[in-house]
Amino acid sequence: MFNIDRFSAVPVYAQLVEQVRHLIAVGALAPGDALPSVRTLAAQLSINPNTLQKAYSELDSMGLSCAVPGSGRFISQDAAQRLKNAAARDLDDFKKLALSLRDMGVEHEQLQSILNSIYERREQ
Amino acid sequence: MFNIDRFSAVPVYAQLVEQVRHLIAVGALAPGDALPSVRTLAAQLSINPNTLQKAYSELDSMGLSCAVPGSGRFISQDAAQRLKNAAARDLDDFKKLALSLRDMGVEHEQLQSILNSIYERREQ
Amino acid sequence: MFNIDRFSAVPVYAQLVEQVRHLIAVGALAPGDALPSVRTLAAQLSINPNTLQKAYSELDSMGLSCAVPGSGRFISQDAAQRLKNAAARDLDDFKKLALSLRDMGVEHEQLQSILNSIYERREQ
Amino acid sequence: MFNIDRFSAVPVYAQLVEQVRHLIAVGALAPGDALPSVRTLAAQLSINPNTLQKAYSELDSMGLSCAVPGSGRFISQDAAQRLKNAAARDLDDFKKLALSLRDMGVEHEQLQSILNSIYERREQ
DNA sequence: GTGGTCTAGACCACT
DNA sequence: GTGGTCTAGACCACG
Repeated sequence: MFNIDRFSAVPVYAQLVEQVRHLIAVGALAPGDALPSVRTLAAQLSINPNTLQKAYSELDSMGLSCAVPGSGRFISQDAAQRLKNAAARDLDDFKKLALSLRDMGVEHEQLQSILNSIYERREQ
Repeated sequence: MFNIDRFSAVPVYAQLVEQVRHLIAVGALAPGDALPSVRTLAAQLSINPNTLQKAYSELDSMGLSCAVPGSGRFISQDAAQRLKNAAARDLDDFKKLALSLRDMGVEHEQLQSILNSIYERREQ
Repeated sequence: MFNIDRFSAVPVYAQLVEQVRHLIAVGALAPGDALPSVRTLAAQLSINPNTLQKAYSELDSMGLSCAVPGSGRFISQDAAQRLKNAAARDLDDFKKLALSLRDMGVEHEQLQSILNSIYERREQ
Repeated sequence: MFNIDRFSAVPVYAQLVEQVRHLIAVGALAPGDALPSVRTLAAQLSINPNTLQKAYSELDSMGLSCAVPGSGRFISQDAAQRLKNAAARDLDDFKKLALSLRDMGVEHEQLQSILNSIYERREQ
C-alpha cells in the first residue's frame, strides 16, 4: 500500500503524508476507512513507529484523519473536501507564482519541464 | 510604455509593479535609468498619483529602484541580480507547490493549461 | 495603547510601525494576538484609516503580522524571531556605521549623546 | 603615516581609505596636499600596488582626491566639506538605526559598549 | 519640478 | 463587521 524511499531527500514521514493525501484524493481512501495502526504499519514498512506517528499526527492536524482512542484512526468525513479546498487555495498560489516567474523572465519551457519531471516520477 | 487593465481583478498598482519587474528582467530598464515621475506617469496613464506612488514604493522596498527626493527615482545597480535571486527562490517554491498539487489529485493537464494561459497572454 | 505625536518629523505611519515592533519585542503582543482593526484604531487615534492601513501593510510585509480578510489581522507565529534576526543584522550595520563615523572625525561624545537622547526619550 | 593590519577581516584597501578619510577629517591632510605615489607608498607599506590603486580610486570616486596625470594625486579642495556632508548623512542613518534597535529591544548598554570598543581601538 | 505624507470619502470582496 | 483599493486634493521638504 505504501512505498518508502529511504534514500530520498524528502523525509520519510513527509513521504507518508504525501501518499495518504494522494490516496484520499483519488478515492482509494474514503471517509470512515481505517488507517493501519501505527505498530503494524511501522513493522510492515520496517520504519520507526515514531516516524509513522509523526506522519499520522500531521494528517490529524490537517483534519484529514482522526484518532479514536482505543479504536483506531479513521479518514475523516470531510477529508476529500478539505483536500479540494486546499487544492483550490494552492492552485491560486500556483497561478500567482507562475505569473511572477514569467514577469521575472523565466521561460515557459523551464516551468513545463519542472511539471513534466514531477508528473513523470509519479507515472513511473 | 505601460499598459493598465482597469477591469482586471489584479490591482492597478500590482500590474505596474509586475510590468516594471518585467522591463528590468528583459533589460529594457537598466541600472541608473530614471523611472517616469509619479505625477507625469500618473497623468499619462490617467490614474491617481497615489496609486502609482504605491507601486513605486513597493519597487523601492524590493530594492529594485531607489527614490532620490527632489531628483527622481532610478533603477538600482543590482536590480537585475535581485530579480534573478528572487526568481531562483520562487522556482523552488514552484516545484514544492506543484508536487503538493499533484499529490492532492490535480491533473498534469490542469497545471499545464494554467501555464499556457499565463504565457499566451504575454505573447499576444 | 498607542501614542502618536502629530508634530514629530517622523511620519505617523512610521511611529505606529515602531510602536508595534516594540510591543512585539517586549512580548506585549504575542503570536496569534489580534491587532485592533484598521477602522476602530484609526477612529480611536483620530487618524485616517489609510494611514493606519499603510502602517499595518508595512508590518505585514515584514512578516510580523498577517492580514486575514474578513477576519482581522494577527501577530504571526515567528514575529519575535524575525525581530531578533533583524536586530542582529542591524547591529552589524550599527558597528560599520559607527566605525565609518569615527573615521570621518565624529567624536565619541557626539554619538553617545545621540544614544542617550534616544534611550532617555523611551524611559520617560 | 599609514598603519596596515594584514590579518584584519577588513580588506587592506578599505583600511587605507579609512585612514585617509580620517587624516582629512582631522586636518592632517589639507586640500592641495599631495598623496604619496602609488609605487612609492606600495613599496613602503609592502603591499601590492594594485591594492593601493584600488584605495586611491575609491578616494577619487568619493571626490576626496583627484589624480592629475603626469603630476600626482592631490587632496581635493572640498574634501573636508564632502566628508562633513557624508558624516551628516551618516549621523542621520545612525540615529534611525539606533532608534530601530531600541524598538527591537536592544539595550542601551549594548550599543554603548560597541561604541566604546570602536573608539578605544583608535585611542590605543 | 521631484518624492512623500495625510485626509476624506467611496467602493469591493469576504465571512 | 473585516481588510484592500482607488480617487481627489492638500500640504511639506528638497533642489
